[in-house]
Amino acid sequence: MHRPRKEMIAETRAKLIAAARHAFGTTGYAEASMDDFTASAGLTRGALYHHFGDKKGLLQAVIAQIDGEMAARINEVASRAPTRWQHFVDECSTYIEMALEPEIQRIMFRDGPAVLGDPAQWPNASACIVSMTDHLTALQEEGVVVSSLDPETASRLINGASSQAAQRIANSDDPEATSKKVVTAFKQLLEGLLKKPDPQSN
Amino acid sequence: MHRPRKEMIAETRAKLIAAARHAFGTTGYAEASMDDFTASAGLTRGALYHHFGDKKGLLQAVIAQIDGEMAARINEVASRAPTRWQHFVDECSTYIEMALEPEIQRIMFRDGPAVLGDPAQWPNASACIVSMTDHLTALQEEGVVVSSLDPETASRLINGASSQAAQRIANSDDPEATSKKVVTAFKQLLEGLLKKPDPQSN
DNA sequence: CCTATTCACATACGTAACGTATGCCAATTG
DNA sequence: CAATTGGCATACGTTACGTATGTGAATAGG
Repeated sequence: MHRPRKEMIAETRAKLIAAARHAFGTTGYAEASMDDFTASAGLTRGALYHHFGDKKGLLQAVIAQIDGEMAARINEVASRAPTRWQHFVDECSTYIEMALEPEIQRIMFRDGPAVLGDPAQWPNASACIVSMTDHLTALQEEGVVVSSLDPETASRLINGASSQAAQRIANSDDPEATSKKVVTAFKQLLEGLLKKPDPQSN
Repeated sequence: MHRPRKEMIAETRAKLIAAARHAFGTTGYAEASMDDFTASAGLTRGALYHHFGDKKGLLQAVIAQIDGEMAARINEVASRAPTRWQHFVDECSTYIEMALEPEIQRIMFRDGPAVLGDPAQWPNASACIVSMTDHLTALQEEGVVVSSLDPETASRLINGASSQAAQRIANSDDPEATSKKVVTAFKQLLEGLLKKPDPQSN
């Protein structure tokens, strides 16, 4: 056992992040007591302040973790898709699906922005946006998407719409029916990005 | 003086709402101390709890007020516009412009949703959405907009995109340039809603 | 192998803010 | 003019955050 030290530290960090993630995702950031969820991890706030500085710092760490997972899932879906445009649409759909999960919705789309400000300004997060932006750029070069728009800007707008879409489905009485309506409307909006002459996909 | 009573009460409420609105809009909801901003209105938390029940209740009142103002501004712009489609686009632009104001952005798009949940579920707010939805419905009947989508759903999605658009502009180093890019991308998305001349797609 | 130092984490404390319970005074009602 | 309502302030208890300090184990150095 030459490394029990580093391992213990990593484990402590992981436990804190996991406990906080659960608390933030269910109870919500503001209502989550640091005493409570550190205790649920078998620790105290001392460890928390040592590793993350303050409550916000811990939230940042949680967000970074979730963002990494989201990016991984997006990229996995990305790998299989016939056309690049389809690929792009799939990415958006996956994004909406992920946003349906209460934990992601709460932390990434509600409490996160409220506590840390505009997600576009987050240092570590939004790997998904990067991916979407890249694909939009490629689609422009291929002449599939109109060239007049800024890829990252478009990605962010679509992102905002996705988040709304997810919330609408998640809060619906009839998620099935709502999902259909939302996805239809969403894809319709995406059509606006296509160059007119030849809308051949989807 | 048969009404000094009612007037005083209304004035107290108005003062509390105004003070809270300022505090929430600048300091932010979570960081705004009730003791502080009630004192700045020459009152105490006693009045606040009497009229609004709790901090959330006050936030709701503030939101209702802002929402009313936003709806009024939207409707005013609405009154002058050559075509209904242009009217609709103007509405969206106005929405983005309003979202540029820090107070509106902070209260309506960040703290509001974080504290009170999905804006779509707010009882009193979102008069703007109603307006946009109505116009979309009319546009569908006129055959300008594709008939396959649900108007309110579309309005919400556009709303989400608008909020992103505004944040992007507001946080930009170069608001002028960013604004151009964002509005271009935004209008491009809206194009997706239009019925296309050629009958092949959709 | 022994000592010194680092550092991960816990404990203890001060402070600020929220919500409730209570009290008071002015205005309305009869 | 007496009684009562209710608008608002005051006082209090509770909770949660952040800091300052302490401790013990693991590493580093000789």
